[in-house]
Amino acid sequence: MNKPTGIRERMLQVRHEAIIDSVNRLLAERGYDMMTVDEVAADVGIAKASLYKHFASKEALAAAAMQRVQERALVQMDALEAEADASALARLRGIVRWALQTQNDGQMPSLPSQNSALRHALIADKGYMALLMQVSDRLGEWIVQAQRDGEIDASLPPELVLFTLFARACDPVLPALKAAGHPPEQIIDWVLRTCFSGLAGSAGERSAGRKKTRNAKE
Amino acid sequence: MNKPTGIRERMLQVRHEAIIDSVNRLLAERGYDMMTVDEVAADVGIAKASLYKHFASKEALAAAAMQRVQERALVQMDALEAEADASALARLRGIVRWALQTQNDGQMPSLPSQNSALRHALIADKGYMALLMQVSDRLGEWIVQAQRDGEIDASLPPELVLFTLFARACDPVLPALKAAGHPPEQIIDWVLRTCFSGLAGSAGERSAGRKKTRNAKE
DNA sequence: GTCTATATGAAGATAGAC
DNA sequence: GTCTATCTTCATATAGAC
Repeated sequence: MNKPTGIRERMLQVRHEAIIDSVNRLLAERGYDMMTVDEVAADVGIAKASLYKHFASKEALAAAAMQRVQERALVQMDALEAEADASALARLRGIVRWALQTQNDGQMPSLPSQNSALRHALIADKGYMALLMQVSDRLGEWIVQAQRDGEIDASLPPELVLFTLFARACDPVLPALKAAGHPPEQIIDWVLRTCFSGLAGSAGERSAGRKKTRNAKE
Repeated sequence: MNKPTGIRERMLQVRHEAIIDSVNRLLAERGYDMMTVDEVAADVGIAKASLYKHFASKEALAAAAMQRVQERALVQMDALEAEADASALARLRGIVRWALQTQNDGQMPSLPSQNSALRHALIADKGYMALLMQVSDRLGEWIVQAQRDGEIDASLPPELVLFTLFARACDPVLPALKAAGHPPEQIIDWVLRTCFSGLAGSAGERSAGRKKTRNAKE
């Protein structure tokens, strides 16, 4: 992927990275629809026309940033797998924690929902989809392993678990509680806890799947 | 709020409702940014200029729809409180279930995140904010009660629980799993279950808050 | 209050010189 | 590849007749 080339192309690569940095941050900060190409150009410090020499469209710009997020997730997953004693559940918690910390740093663009204009562009992007599949497959393996170990509820379809983790990666609860004045590390712990253990207390947790909960208080 | 007036003003009210219906559906379907006033006009079946006689701006249009969602939530909460044997937890589950069903029917506009242009308009809207407070306060009471009953983890700040429930009301997991072919009712049950009981299985649930989970497997 | 037609502005994208 | 200046499209909003 990186051919060790001359100094000229090296500088181009650096600028490329600088552009993606800006896009990534603006994407997290403003969202795809609100972000304008003028903003990106201003943030990078070059003219808009120059930007279009590097990327063909606003969509391509965003796709490149989203792609790099996936790449970084993969790097993070490598690191988590390198930890010898980590259970599958611990790895899943680890990657969600990383995502939340990234979001807290203002560098996690929220995944495009059904409506966003970005979505269609992304599913048409081969490179992005390939990376997304890679991330999904590896997470899927962790999930199935965690279910075999009894660490994740085995009656839940892995698909549900996967999408739930994706959703937690850009959880709106984090910015909401930040605005309310809570310290980020504390919030991240809370979100992780509710993600894996739920909101229920001691009385409610074993009866949550049933209609009648009157006998919950022992 | 409704003065029982003549037939002429009655027809206006009906049209008003028809407009909000369209806006509400389009808001759920396309999101605020993607929704255009032209679409709304076409959907209602009147000219765009006529629309602007009813509502001063696109923002006002959306605010009215969001306001009605809150009103309907309050009605739903009345119904849930009317059920004599419902515990606080059952009520919370009930309102989230209602929200998910509403989303499934394509009538739940996703709450505006940090970035959306709609957000600033809404926090400036007295009527919307008053309703939001009313909903939040009543949910807050349910949450505190559920915590007293041991049905919701009492060590979690009620604020966190509240925001978590708001987030679940427009959970992206529902449309994602629908696209994957699962039946909506099944998905809603899963989402409710993971919301209150978490993803963890028997081995993981008691150790989720701790660093070391090696002794989780009995 | 409803319409057709138009004003206004913002944002994605490009032309063409250097 | 970078720039300034411009084109084009489209969406919000309004004029003005009926």
